[in-house]
Amino acid sequence: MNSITAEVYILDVPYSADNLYSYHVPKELEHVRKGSIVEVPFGKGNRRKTAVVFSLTVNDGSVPERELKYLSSEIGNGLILDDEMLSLCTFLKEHTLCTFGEALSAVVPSSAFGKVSDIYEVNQDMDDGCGEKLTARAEETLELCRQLGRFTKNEIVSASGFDCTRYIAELEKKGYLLRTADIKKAYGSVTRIVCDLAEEFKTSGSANEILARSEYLKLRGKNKKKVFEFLALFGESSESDISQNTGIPLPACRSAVKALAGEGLIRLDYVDAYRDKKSLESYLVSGKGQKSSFVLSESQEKAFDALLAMISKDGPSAALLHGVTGSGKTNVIIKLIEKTLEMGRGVIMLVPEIALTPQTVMRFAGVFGDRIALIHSSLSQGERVDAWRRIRSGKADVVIGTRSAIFAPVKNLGLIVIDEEHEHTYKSDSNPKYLAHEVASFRCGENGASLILASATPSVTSYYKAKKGIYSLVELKDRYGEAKLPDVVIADSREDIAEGNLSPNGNVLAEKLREDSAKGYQSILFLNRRGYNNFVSCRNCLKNITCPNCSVTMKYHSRKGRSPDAESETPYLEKRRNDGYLVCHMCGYKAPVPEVCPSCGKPYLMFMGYGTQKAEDDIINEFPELKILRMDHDTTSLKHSHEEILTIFRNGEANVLLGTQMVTKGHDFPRVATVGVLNSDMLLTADDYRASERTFAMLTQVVGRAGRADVPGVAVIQTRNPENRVIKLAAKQDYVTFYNEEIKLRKAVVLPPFCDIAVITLASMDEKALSSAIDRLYRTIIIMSKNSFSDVPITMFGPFEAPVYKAQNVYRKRIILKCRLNKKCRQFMSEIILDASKHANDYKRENDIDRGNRGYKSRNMTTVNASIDINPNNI
DNA sequence: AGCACGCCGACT
DNA sequence: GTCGGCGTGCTC
Repeated sequence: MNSITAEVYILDVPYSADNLYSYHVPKELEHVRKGSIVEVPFGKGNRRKTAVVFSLTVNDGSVPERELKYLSSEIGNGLILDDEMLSLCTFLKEHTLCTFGEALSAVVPSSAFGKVSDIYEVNQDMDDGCGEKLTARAEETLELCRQLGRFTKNEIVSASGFDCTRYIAELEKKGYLLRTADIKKAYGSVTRIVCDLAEEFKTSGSANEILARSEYLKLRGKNKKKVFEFLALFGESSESDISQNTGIPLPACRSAVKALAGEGLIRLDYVDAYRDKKSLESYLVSGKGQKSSFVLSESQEKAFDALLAMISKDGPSAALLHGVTGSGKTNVIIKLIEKTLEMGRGVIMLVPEIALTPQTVMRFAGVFGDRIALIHSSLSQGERVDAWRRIRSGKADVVIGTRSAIFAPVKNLGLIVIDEEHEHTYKSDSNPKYLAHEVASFRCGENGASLILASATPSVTSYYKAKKGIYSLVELKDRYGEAKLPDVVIADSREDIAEGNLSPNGNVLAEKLREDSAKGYQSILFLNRRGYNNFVSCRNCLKNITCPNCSVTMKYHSRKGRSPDAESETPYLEKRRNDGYLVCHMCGYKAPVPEVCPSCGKPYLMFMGYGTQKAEDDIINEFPELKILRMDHDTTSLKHSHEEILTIFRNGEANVLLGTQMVTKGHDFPRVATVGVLNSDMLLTADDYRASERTFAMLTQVVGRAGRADVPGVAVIQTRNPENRVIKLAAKQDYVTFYNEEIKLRKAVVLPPFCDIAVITLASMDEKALSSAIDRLYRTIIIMSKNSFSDVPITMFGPFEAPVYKAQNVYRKRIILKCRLNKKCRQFMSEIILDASKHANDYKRENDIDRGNRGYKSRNMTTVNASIDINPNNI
């Protein structure tokens, strides 16, 4: 008799167990196919697991049958993964060293099919007396089970406070507990609650004054007091932020917040967590007025012809479209997409961030209408599945989206465009840690499609590939229409300092701001750092105040509506204490400014470095007549969206738009004359080898913001290094010279594109366990590279502490490998990561001392976690 | 990673 | 007897 065997990948297993497993296909499941989602029993306890059928084989009896378990059921809601999805998962697993399940979570929206897990229930038939007798602990566990009703293993473990797993097993065996299947469903939209003190308190002065009022003193309930206190100290906050900082669990926090609101002491705002999302419909409406037909300029026409020739050929191909800022790359791309659609093929167009490029999306919406599907991180699970289904069914054949849209199941894929291809957002930094370009190449190969990378400042790696002939290079050298490159002034901020001008905007820029407002123009200021002061330093012991959970300095943030630098009778430190507080940008920990230095006890605290809040404060103090809009993480994360702020600015309701990265993205403001970079030195000091590349791209982009329409534009770059090559070349927008110099450097010291870089990180809450584990790993890598991988050339660096050694109380050390990626090398990396996770906790065995009263869960404290990132964003 | 299983010492 | 800590090895 013939029988069928299914080879499956099981979701939710660790990398070390992520293999193909074989199961018998029972008669009633003979309809399962390659790509079906199934439930399987797994492990000694036959836990329910979700799995994907990767292949099916028919045994004709010639091979002796193995003892196999049987598939339990099919659970995919009819979903069957097609061959391309499966091969994409395999590709990701091999190239980024993630599990098949992690890969699948990127390729298919997680809520497209249900996932099973075990859930326990008390067996009602086992009423008192009839079962076997139980020990005290087992009785206690059973009692807990009765209280919980239906629960997962995790729920009861965290509710019990002791290791109840062994009793759960016992209770199940004796029949007191039943184990059933639970199929998780997708969840819908989310609203967040933003809290703030009621108006009457906000006018009543400093935090101390508020906390001296009777309303607070009379408050009953510990949590309510804590929440009120937190809001008095730190101002407007989201519920989760309050919960995290006060240590009150979220549900308890929620009821405290509700109670306070009921008493009228605080005010609540219900905010859509995805408010940065504009629906496709609204883009379609606002895109209606857009011209769908336009004429290409002569140089655009040339680029178009070259690219059209490429996409018209059979088989995969790739090109780099290098066009200076304002050259109208988008026009060329739109025409190419039209041509691709005419050929009956689908298109994926990647953009760095939808919320920041609404105008680009609007143009596409105007031309392609409802053939478009939008994919980005602010979609709810439901919307994501809807978009995914529309694409899969062929109803949408132009996909516009951020990184994850590269997996869109477009039918008959013919063209992939990656716009602003140098942007770092195209590399994922959580599993699967893929680079969109690589996935794009793979998909183009599979589908015989074309890839176009577009940028004014290509990444050095991409340009190198173009030079090498791996991509064809297409250039657009002229600015479109009448637009001219703006004049660029490099302002030496040392001169301002010499004159005693210590404000973030120097004399040159101050003059420009005045001019612009006088002429009715607008200005944009870019400063790549948020907060007020970057760190707080003690003049006596020279130490900086750092976060208790992370090894980074605490940033000083001003409170809403306060001006720490305004003239005042109040002494410096006291004014700072009243007007602001400290925040850790790593973990979100907040604290009031201490009265004295925490390490030496002297009251000589100095507030150093500046961010967008201080720049705003300084400009307000210097130019009270100007209306300033600040756009950074702090102004956009609570209640306001990027879109709101941009609209206000576009409507001319402010003179100056000041902010971080987000002000530099591709929006056109016709009235903007001056664009200023407040401190470009900050960009240069990044410790990554791509610092120059990023600075060049950043500055070029900012400069390109100026002088787009009929307003004469000027860009001012403030720096203490006016002679710096990168700054000078960016001012001239001379990419090619920049590239030529940079590639020489890269070659000389062997950096990408002349090698690949793998970063292996070990993390643990226990510093000693971490050190021991990383030293062991270091020795293992040496041994492996001498023996089974002697043919894989690598250079090892480290072990080092990670750039931020401690983050949220977890210490991290890393080893960096320079290598050349190929199959054997990836296999080596895989062995390394397997070995690292297998032996990561050997320290406990070697060093079996100090086993004091660490108590239950001590395991989690010493456990070491291993991960790998190939060619990561930050080194 | 879970998980089962089994050993050991402590407590009573 | 019980209880809980800890090591070991496996997952079709």
